[in-house]
Amino acid sequence: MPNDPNPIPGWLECIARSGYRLTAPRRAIVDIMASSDRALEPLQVYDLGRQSCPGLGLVTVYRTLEKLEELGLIQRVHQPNGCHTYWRAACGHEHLLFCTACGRAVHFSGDNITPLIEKVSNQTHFTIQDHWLQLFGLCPQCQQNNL
Amino acid sequence: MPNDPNPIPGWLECIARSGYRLTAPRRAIVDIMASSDRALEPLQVYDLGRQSCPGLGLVTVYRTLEKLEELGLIQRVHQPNGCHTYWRAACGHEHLLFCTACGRAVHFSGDNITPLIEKVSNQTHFTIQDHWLQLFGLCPQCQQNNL
DNA sequence: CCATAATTGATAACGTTTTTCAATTATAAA
DNA sequence: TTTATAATTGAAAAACGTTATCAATTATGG
Ligand SMILES: [Mn+2]
Ligand SMILES: [Mn+2]
Ligand SMILES: [Zn+2]
Ligand SMILES: [Zn+2]
Repeated sequence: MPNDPNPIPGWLECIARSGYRLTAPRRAIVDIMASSDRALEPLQVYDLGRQSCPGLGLVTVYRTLEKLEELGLIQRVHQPNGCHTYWRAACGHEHLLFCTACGRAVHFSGDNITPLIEKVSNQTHFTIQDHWLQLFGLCPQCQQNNL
Repeated sequence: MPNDPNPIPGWLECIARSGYRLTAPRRAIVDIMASSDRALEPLQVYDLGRQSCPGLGLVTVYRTLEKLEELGLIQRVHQPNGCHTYWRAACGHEHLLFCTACGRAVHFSGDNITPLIEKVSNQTHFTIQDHWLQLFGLCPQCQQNNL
């Protein structure tokens, strides 16, 4: 399912299979989160969502984002200037690369920090269970705009 | 200055040299932040600070943490369950390893992700300017306690 | 010691997130 | 198709972490 051109049916199925109901607000939020090319804050999801689901409430956005995160479909994104955004979750072992100018995000894979983890574990006597790696930069479009 | 057994004088000098005044609240907060072995939230700094500086206000904690971060003496720490804590800043190019049980933190160095950055940059056409790396695990003490 | 501007703590304001609750609605059973 | 049920909803209020305001205090240099 990596780079699925239309992940929305899969997300809806995941929601239903988990025993949650498929409602208009949830469909609207899934549409937005599954297809956005950048990380979004709850208020942005709310504004976008009201275009297709006019009565949508902000509280429902928070609740739905929480559920999508719990189902592993989206993940919270941490940035130097705040940690209030969400983006679709990685498939397998991938990390995030962000454009600091526009928020556009991509996943990448291929980090090999196992030797480093081994070394740090030996030096510190910590058991290391997880790691975060994030790259920050400028996307091609924003490089153009900053010329 | 790495692993300075007593970094407090250096922090105070840094504050004074930057044109800021040395006050009792600031000394109390510097004492706490320079010697803590774990990341602390503002409210924790406040509670600890009032032990040696009874009149200390929470607002002063926020203002002082902001200043220490601006001076590069402390840094905000991002964790899966919140990004409200601060810890002393790294010396040079270092990253953080956290105990998920007790919050104890250590710096480590020696990551070499330059080849990865090169590869991802070529694949994505992003210009990559910065990176975050954090390791999560269990410190020796917490491994003992969980036996 | 004095003059001055920086700093302080109390208070109020702020924006984000969570809780509460009655009304609505998706779903499965009849 | 209808009905019963519990899940879900949006509005309102509350809670939370953080920031702005302001008069009183205090560190600093002269
Ligand atoms: Mn990795
Ligand atoms: Mn590095
Ligand atoms: Zn961009
Ligand atoms: Zn620990």
